[in-house]
Amino acid sequence: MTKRGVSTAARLQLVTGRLMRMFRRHGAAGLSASQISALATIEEWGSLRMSSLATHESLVAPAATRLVGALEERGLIQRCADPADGRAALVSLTPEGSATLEALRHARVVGIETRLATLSAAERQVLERALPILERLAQP
Amino acid sequence: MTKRGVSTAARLQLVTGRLMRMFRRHGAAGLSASQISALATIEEWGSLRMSSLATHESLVAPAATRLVGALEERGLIQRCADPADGRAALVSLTPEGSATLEALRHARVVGIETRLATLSAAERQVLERALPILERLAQP
DNA sequence: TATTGTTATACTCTATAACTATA
DNA sequence: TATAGTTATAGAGTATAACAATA
Repeated sequence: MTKRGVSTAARLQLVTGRLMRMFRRHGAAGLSASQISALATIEEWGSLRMSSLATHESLVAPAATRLVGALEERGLIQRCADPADGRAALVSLTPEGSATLEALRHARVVGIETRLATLSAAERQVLERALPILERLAQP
Repeated sequence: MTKRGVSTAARLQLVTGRLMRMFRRHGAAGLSASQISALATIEEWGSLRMSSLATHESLVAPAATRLVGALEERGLIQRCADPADGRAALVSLTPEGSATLEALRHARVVGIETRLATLSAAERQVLERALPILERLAQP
């Protein structure tokens, strides 16, 4: 509790939504936020099952199917049969996917970069300390 | 630049998307994130024009119209003609809207509260210091 | 029978374009 | 003519339900 007795959780939810809409407006051409996020998760794990991807992305199975389908069509990821379980599919990045992700990490996020530049060094430091915490909160 | 040379902006975008999807899953019954966010903005300003609301919520005019329409149907906000300009409409909270918002601020956010509880005091402090910065970044 | 993933369908949110009314 | 807002339409993203294949 800090501001007007408003809970941290409530403020976090509000600011998350607003940042999300901002990112959408100045969106990265070509790939949606969900698609980029999925690519990042797949890269992190190397190769993982559809169900794991769904969990990590806070998605339901059919949504993961669709997301992966779109990324596969673009040649950014590939689906392989899991040798250990005939029902399961394993997804992994293609070299193109890996390169795309790396490029995005540097070229992206036009609108927000400008705003970040207006922060003081101290504020920026606070933000960078908070990022790992946020990332942990966002984990499944 | 901190983690693997990845820009703060890129990490912020990723984590924002993931938190957003998490919030949606354990969503607050009844009102969407956008609706709650709009209510909060309207409360902050007391009364404002559709166009201002759209700007502050990073929305385009028709999206604001729809959002306001939904909130009006529920009796949470009201639309009045701007006495100074016959074209403009002013939106403001009804007592119901005000009460709903206040209730949400405390009752909401089931999933994330649990996670926040797992943070150390120091981590929580970093997060609370970062919130105002994030809120500033999310401003129009 | 339980689990993994897909297909079918519907809903929400948001955008662009065209329109109405007032300035 | 320019501005504020609405209506009409389209697209992206995600959910639930029903299904197929494998364990």
